[in-house]
Amino acid sequence: MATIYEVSKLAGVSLATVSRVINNNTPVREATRVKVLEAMDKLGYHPNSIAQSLASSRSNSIGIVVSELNGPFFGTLLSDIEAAFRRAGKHVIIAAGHSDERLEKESIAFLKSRNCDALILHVEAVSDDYLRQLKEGGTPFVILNRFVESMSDRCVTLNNQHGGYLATQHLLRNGHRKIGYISGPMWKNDAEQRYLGHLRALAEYGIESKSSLFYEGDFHELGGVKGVAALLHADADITAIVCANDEMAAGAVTTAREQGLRLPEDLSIIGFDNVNFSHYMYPKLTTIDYPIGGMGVMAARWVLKHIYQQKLDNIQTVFEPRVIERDSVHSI
Amino acid sequence: MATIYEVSKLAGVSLATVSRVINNNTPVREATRVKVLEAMDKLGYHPNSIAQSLASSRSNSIGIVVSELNGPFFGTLLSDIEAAFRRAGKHVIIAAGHSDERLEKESIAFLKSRNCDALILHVEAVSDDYLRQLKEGGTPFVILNRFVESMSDRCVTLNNQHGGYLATQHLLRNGHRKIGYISGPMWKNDAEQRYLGHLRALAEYGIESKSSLFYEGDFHELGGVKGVAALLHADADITAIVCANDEMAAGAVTTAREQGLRLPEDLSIIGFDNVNFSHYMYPKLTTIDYPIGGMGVMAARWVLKHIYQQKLDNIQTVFEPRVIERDSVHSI
DNA sequence: TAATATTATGTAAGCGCTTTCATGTATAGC
DNA sequence: GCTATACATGAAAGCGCTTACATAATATTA
Repeated sequence: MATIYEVSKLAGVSLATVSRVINNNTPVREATRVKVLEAMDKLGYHPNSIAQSLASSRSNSIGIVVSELNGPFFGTLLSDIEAAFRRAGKHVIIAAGHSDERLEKESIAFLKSRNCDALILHVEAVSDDYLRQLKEGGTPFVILNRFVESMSDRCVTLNNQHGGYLATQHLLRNGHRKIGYISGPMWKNDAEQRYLGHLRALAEYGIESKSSLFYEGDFHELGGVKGVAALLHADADITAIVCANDEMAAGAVTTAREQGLRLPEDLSIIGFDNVNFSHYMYPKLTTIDYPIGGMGVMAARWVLKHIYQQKLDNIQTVFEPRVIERDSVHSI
Repeated sequence: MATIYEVSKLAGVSLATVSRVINNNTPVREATRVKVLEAMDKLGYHPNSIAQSLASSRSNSIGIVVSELNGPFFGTLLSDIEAAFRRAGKHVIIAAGHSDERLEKESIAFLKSRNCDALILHVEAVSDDYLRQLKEGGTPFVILNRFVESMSDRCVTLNNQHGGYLATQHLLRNGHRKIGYISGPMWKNDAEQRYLGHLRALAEYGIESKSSLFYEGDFHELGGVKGVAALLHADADITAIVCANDEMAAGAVTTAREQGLRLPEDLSIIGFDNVNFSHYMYPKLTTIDYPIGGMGVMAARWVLKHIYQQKLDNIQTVFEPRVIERDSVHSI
């Protein structure tokens, strides 16, 4: 691998001049630039990014922590973030936190030790205090899908409560009054917010919530499976169920059918997230759209703007969900 | 951030000794080691991985090129690869090739410029010749899901042909004789192999293949949608269809149902890949299991063994598919 | 044309480590 | 007690760049 030194010798200029044409940050006479470019070309020279990083104390890498790498939700997120940074010549290093406090902290430590210029965090288990402390730590970061007091400018969030509200409202508008709710783990902020939205919609229609209509799931298929069983067992008159995410909705749909119910005639189901498989389901799932890709891109833009000094406007931090009507909600 | 120099001063030893206890590769007297460890602890010292890389010309990063970052198939792959390397203290840099020759080459160049110690490539569009040339280029790599003559030891592949064979055999054994085939793009090696397996199974049963029973799709949902329409239009007597991947099977299922067919009574469908949403479908999809996660881990092990000198045995390069029986195939 | 202001280029000191080679020190052998 | 051997440590030269700062070349002004 040719080094900058060989290029400078071949071009008959100094190291510094070559560095200048590489970085294009200091004026260089056109004739000189051409000489250097030709020399680089002739030697097949590519700058060593490690050496650049060491000298400039900037790694051009951004660390991302997500709960899982697989799964449709994070796939979309990562894909869009990667594309955004790639265009800017940066690269992402990805780590999985598995919604576990220790693993999330480990991931963050790992990425910091990799000298990431910034982090994008989708973390669920670490405390707000930990994040506030992290803020003092030198490596800047953005938070996805979580609002932390005192750092609102770096939180890119979905209005989860409004999403929960919309889901239940949609059912209500379709005539349902006996509505079951399968929640995510209530210690997760988004699960709580969605449920709050549900309650608000109920209240608007003057319906009181009953504990027999609530089931706390796990945001995974199994939660939906168990949730439907529990809900139906507790109250056979339920005509609709809102699932706090699509994965649980998938489990719910399967189980409801196995119990002999026709969908959506006997039971309407609405999901949340609008992941890519939700329209492979039968009936195609009516759900709440979570613009996760767009939010990832926005987090990337925040980094590009604040860390890499790109002049970007319109950093949006709060996103709004909306109903995606498909076939799993029946009007009565 | 404390440097190795400050640690050495505090511990009263030289730089070199600190480096030795960090890397644990040269004997250091126990008393000295303890002193150093204590100093590191007191200063909250973490080695600067960039500087380590520059000095050792080893970045401890592995580049991965996949077609897409989203999608269930690559999600599983990436997740398992990341976990395997993370355990070894390495990190992965991920790039998307989008099954496009230019983008695949760009991705590889990008990762090489990032000084990756090795690459794991799931590339479809670049030629075998390009890969053979790449082999001379200095950065070692493993190839996933593709067999290239003259570098078989670094190819981790699925026996795709046998998979195609198994799919069709399963249908045949269930009494089907009029079987449609929705293929992936035939320029892709795996698509071709799967189809060859299909033909072989047919031949074994003395059934000749007809072009009206073949449709070349795109490995995406739309391919399945169009494929079913085309196949049913050309020959209404078809009782079963094999789809060369699950995504197309999802499209096929939806479309077949929209055309008024009962599944699986009127039409059996078998997929390929066993992606995570295949059992969310209705009927739950019978398919061929592609152990993509295990193959990714094996690729990682190859790298760990050959590049990082870990002593690992049992590097398996060819994986075997198997039938996953669910509900989408009907016996006649 | 000389004096001054601009702009382009070169010099050299790091960035924080690894690693070779040389040196020092403890242990064994006689 | 003296030499030979093994083992532990230190000194210093890079790894391939960036970036103050110094200097040389060119343009501007009177």
